[in-house]
Amino acid sequence: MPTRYWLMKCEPSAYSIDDLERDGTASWEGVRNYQARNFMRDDMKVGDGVLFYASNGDPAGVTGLAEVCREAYPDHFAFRKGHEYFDPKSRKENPTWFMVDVRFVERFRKPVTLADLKAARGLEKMAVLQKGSRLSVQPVRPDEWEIVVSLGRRG
DNA sequence: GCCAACGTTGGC
DNA sequence: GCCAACGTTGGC
Repeated sequence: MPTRYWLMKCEPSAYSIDDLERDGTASWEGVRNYQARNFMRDDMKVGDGVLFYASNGDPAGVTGLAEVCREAYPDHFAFRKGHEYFDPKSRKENPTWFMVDVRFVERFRKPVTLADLKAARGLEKMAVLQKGSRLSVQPVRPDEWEIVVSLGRRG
């Protein structure tokens, strides 16, 4: 199975690429969307590439790269009553929500902004650019990955 | 802060 | 199973 690529969104006020660079690794808890969960639980493998996307950023865009370093395990924050990620539907015996861990790889010198992505040839079909797309975990095609990485490493 | 687009919930 | 109401996301 060749390496797969993903885009994962996070608001920079919650967690940024700088935080990930400082911490080295991070758990990706709090995903509460079934499609996004399925990608994490069923498809993400150790070593997969991750475009770290700052949503609601200033501006929004890809700020760097990470890689999956631990495959899906139950999001235990869902069990914690009173926690912002608590979900009474999720049981320890049969968890609803899962998370992965990611490791810092690279911080882009300049973020690849949404405008950059929209302007780039070859990214027209990228999920994050589709109208109304809100998925916080999305697959990325290898050719899209190459384009975004080369944009991130430019000048 | 606004608001459009989306996902989920719940009454029927 | 339908669909209106509601809450959330995320660009601007």
